[in-house]
Amino acid sequence: MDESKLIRLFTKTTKRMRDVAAHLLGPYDVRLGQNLLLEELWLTDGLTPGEAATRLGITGPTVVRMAQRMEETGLVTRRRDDRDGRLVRIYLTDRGRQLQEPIEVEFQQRDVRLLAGFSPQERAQLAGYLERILANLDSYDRDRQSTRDRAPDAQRPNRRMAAG
Amino acid sequence: MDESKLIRLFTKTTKRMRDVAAHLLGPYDVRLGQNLLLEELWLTDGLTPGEAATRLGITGPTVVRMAQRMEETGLVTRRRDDRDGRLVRIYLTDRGRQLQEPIEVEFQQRDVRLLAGFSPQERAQLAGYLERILANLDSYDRDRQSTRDRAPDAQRPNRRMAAG
DNA sequence: CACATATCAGATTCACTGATATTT
DNA sequence: CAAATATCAGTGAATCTGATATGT
Repeated sequence: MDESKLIRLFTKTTKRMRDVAAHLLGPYDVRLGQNLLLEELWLTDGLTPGEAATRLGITGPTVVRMAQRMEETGLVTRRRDDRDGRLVRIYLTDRGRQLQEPIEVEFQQRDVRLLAGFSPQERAQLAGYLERILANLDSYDRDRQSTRDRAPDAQRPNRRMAAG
Repeated sequence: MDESKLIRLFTKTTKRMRDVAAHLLGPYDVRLGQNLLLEELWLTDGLTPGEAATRLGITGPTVVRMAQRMEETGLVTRRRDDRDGRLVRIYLTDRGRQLQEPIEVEFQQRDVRLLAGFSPQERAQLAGYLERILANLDSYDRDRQSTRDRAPDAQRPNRRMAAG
């Protein structure tokens, strides 16, 4: 099969998954990117915006904004770090914490549905393919970066913030 | 492998692909969703907003807006249909048409890189997996729709416009 | 003073829903 | 008049880049 067609298939699958996810999250007043930040906080409460940005692969300001909106909807609170006054830490509220279970259940159910009919071997194979694509993407990125003369991004503070 | 982990892997791969695509398109002044509309027009010039919306799986107003922006950047023009005055048709400009080749080449190169090391058999297998996920998504959607009492969407005009 | 970090300001874009206008 | 279609208005959110403020 031709590469482009395969990737287009990939993209289409992706969009459909996103749409489903948006509908699952809607009733909880959680927006599409926000679930990802929530997931990071469920793993590690009290992340700084910089840390979260690095983990999510987005910029610092994007996390700041998102966290502000999520503070308004009561999902998180933000507090200055006691030891290092430059840092802010994002903490789950009770509501944010309590959402973990139902949201994970919903997603789990969705995922089971999505992969219905896949044998363990097939799952492992699919996972392997994805890992390989990801690895290819990494080498692709590296090539593109070293191609760009003087990669002006490298040590700029906002552009992919370095984690604290 | 656990379903959720697999899906998370999927999501991550997706995001990386999107980022790459955005960087490829940037130099041509084409935004991320716009390439999809362009692709449809390269196939079928003169689509109406409604037709495009159906094909892309987005709402009519979203297409209208996007087409307006693309008109400003000189990618398309829009003209009322002669026979049916309710319709508008979106046509590629010369520039929009000329972009087909370079953009397709860039994407083609990217796709080759992404799938480097995949044998024809593996590609076919991956494609098959994606088709199966897509099919699972379809049945999932159908379930969710029939679950929602009185699915208020069904015959509303904007919400997933019916193609002309 | 330099560096790190967060935040603000400003701009685009996508995408949705709910009117409204126009044509058939 | 009803149906189809496009469009407008308004909203919310994700992102980005480029300042700016503050603390170490």
